[in-house]
Amino acid sequence: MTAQRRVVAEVLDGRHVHLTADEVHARAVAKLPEISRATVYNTLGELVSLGEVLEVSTDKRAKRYDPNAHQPHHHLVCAQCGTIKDVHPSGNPLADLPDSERFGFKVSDVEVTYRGVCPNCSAA
Amino acid sequence: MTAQRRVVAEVLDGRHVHLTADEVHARAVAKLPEISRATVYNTLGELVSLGEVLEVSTDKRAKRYDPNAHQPHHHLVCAQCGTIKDVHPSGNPLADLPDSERFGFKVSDVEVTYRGVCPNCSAA
DNA sequence: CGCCACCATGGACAAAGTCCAAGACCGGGC
DNA sequence: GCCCGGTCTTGGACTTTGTCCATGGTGGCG
Repeated sequence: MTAQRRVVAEVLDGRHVHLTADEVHARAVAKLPEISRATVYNTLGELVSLGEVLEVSTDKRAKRYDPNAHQPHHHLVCAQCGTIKDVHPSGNPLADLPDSERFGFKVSDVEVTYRGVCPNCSAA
Repeated sequence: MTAQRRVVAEVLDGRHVHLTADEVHARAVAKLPEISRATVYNTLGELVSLGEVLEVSTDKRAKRYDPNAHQPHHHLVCAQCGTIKDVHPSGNPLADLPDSERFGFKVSDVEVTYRGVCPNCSAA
């Protein structure tokens, strides 16, 4: 656990938002100016492997990192401003996929993304 | 409707696979060698706006284009080889999102991605 | 004290996509 | 038939996002 990794962990910790790798880097630099992009990417990759952080790809521009890895949840995205909210739908989408639609896959995970327009953007 | 657009539409038409923009470009070039990348991107963008084609982002590397836009469906992705299958779960995930979890959003769409391992990869 | 393994660094590189200025093409009006 | 205006395509430069690699430093251990 080096100084650099601590900083990356601190950036994600607590603030329950969904940062891009670049944003993580920007905030890490604010705390530890000489940290490099490569290190941030390395560390994020390790956190993902450890299951401490989730990679989310709600848009195709950049990966986002979700510190809320320990509770299963899904995402609600504003189509206009890109805001992301965590949501907890009732029901289990995994159960909605009948065997006949599994094509022999071992299905292990589901990712649900709701899209819509947030109050802010629909007001504007 | 120019020659270039016809070619892009032809590439997507019929073959029910999920091509990346680059693959679309490669196949378009085979039919019309002087077509440029910019044109393919433009045309794909228009097809998406028209609702003729869907953008799918199952991995974060590249957008994929799904010609099966007129029938709602979701995707089953192999975590190892990236194969994509269309699936049709029972149930409606939109209905599973209670008002209390909508944060005032106008929710209009849901995208469900199942992840797993395909028979081929799990055999290997 | 010296060595070794690991890690961070920065810069180059790669992939995917966007933007822009210039030219081709097409249809309409004269 | 010819010019005009607009629209589309083109090619290339540029940006963004991410990965790779060689180098150098640091800490622990014998």
